[in-house]
Amino acid sequence: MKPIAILPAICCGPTAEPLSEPESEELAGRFKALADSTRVAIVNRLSQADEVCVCDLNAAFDLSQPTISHHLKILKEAGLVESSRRGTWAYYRLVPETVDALRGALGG
Amino acid sequence: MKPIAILPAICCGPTAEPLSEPESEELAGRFKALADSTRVAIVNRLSQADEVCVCDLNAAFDLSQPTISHHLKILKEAGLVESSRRGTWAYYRLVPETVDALRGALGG
DNA sequence: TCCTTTCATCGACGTCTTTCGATGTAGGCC
DNA sequence: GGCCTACATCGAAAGACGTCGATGAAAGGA
Repeated sequence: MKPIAILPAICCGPTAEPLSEPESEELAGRFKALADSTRVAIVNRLSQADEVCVCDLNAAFDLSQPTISHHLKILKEAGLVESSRRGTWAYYRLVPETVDALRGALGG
Repeated sequence: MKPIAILPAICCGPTAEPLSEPESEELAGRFKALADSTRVAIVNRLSQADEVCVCDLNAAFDLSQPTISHHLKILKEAGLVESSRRGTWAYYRLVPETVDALRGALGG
């Protein structure tokens, strides 16, 4: 899945276009990345700062470190999040374009 | 899950509030309803008409009738869709308030 | 160099999902 | 009543998902 893409509108109103099957799958893939309460909470945290250290996320959730890493990978593969390493630490931040595109799919 | 509710914002920008765990779960539950390409396509179809007969949905997808019924049930439980029976036929339509709320969670 | 810290990956386990055929239910028609 | 159609529900099978402990990789300090 491409990190950033203009997503077709899933709905609403008379301007909605019929979705092709690949388009439906791409949209569903993005929504699937948000279909877990931990990932929703991670996105929420990322939205409150420019970037967040993984160490802070590990401390914030009552889950193992591999589990947090797993969720971050899913968000990254969905293009909702990007990361960079500085020294020993990894920092994650939202990709606003992808979030905007998802919102647009719900009828901007 | 309530059919219609004002969902908290998952993101974006400085106005985002920290989500409680129940709020994260409710949001994730709604997104989960859209985390399947068939359900995305169903919502897309519903958005192009006031209401759609289940028989049309059965004809439109290469899936069994019980499978379509199953997806409609999931969308209904998520509050994204509502239905009514007229005679032998069942008609489904979008619940715009829920869709709007989901969009708002992505940063209205 | 060796050890520690930070994060990612691997392998495994239990659970949830998607899908189907079979069956149940309810309405309309003869 | 008897039958057909439209839709929902049930039960089962296959696959996907979330979670963890163990391990791997890379950076920094003593």
